[in-house]
Amino acid sequence: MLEIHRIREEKDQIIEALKVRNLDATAKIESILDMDTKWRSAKGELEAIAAESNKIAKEIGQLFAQGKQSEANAAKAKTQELKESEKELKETVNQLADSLQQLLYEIPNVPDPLVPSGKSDQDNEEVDKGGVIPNLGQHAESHWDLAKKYNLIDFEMGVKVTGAGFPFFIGQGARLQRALINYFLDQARDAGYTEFIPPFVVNEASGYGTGQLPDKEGQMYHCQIDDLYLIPTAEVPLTNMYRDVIVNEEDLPIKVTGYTPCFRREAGSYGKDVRGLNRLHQFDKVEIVRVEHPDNSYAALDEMVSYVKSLVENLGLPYRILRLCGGDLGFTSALTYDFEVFSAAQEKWLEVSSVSNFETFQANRLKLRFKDAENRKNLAHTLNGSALALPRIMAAILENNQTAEGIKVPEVLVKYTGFDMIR
RNA sequence: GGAGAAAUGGCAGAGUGGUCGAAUGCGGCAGUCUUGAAAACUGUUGUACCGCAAGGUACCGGGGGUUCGAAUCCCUCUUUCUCCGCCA
Repeated sequence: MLEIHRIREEKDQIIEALKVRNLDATAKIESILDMDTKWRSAKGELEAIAAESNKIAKEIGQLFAQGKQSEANAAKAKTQELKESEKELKETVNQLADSLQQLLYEIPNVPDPLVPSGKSDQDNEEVDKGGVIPNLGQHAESHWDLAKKYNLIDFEMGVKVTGAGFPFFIGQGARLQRALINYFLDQARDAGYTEFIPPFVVNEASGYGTGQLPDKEGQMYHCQIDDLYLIPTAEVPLTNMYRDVIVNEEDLPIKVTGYTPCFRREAGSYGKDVRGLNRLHQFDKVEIVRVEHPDNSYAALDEMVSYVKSLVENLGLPYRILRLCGGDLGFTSALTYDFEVFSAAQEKWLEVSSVSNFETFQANRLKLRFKDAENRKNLAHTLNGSALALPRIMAAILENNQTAEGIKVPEVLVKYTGFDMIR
């Protein structure tokens, strides 16, 4: 959520910057400012009336104390009218505040100047790439065929027990998955991130805090009886730890990591993109989250990008790094880098990580602030990144590393799997 | 799940209808004293919003209500503790 002060002061720049998202926010911004003006003036009136009736109430108290009953009762009658208009005005003020809040929720984050314009993922800007795409020859098998051949993943069993998009991992498949989790967590720890195992369900306030609500209502699984949401990413619980928190400046940066399963309804996704491991309703991910000083957040973003790069390089996967264009940029993000790995049998690039700087957009909703040297409270910056999302990594490993003898396990994982070849 | 108790400022802890944004203690900050430190003493010390300012408003777990007036009374929700039941 953008800060209302900022909208007041930088209206034109914000409207201009939002055009990179192919969004003309002029009307919305205007009505926000209009609503804001009305709200402030109504609130001013309300407070004047409240001040008046507070004053009278105090006087009545004194009159009673002095035993002047009749005068006190006369004063009481005087407040009737005030009470009426106070009630009415309060209603108006609350309504204006609600509408203002609703409108503010609808404005996405202002893109960083680096964000290229563009309509879709076609227009994302490749900023880096590495690794070697293997030449598999004509007998290359897709990961879903390999998963069946080596009995690593059972998609049909998942359909039977739960539904499409909830596979079972089996034997060496399950162990490879667990190895990846442990490898990613150990790497994150070595990079200075503190490990957490957070709750896998969150309340509504947390959904609002990181911006999944109200924007992505319907993409999360919702347990209605308890009004709790299954997390779509560890970002939600990890970042919401800092909701309503004021940290000391010297405690920054805060660097945390956590492994969680992630649950996504993926309403509206059909077709070939959902084949095999490409898109699941439940998947595993290790996430890294940072709370940063505003002066430092872009350096932190770069650091996170090079950290994630080291992971895909260590796994020996061909990758490319994309700077998301305005059309593809997430609602809450100011600047996002996506990582894709090449899955050589499908001959497709698969997104495995998304690293973003949210600047104060989340912090404003979270009321996450830091206290500076002058004891002033300022909104902090939040960032997060996948490091990494597992299923597509597994897909790429299975496909790219297939040989006539079996599937080669990446060297860095061998000490975690306990085997170097899937046969 | 059942019965009971509780939730107050950074912490502890008073406050059961009026001058309470809230006693007191601890902690924090500033000063006096001291070669320095400690101790002692003095002062100061919540947050948010509106306003150029003066000032005003709101906040005693959340929401609603009664009242001229609520930390205090009523309703409701949440959380914590104690006991009982159930359970990995």
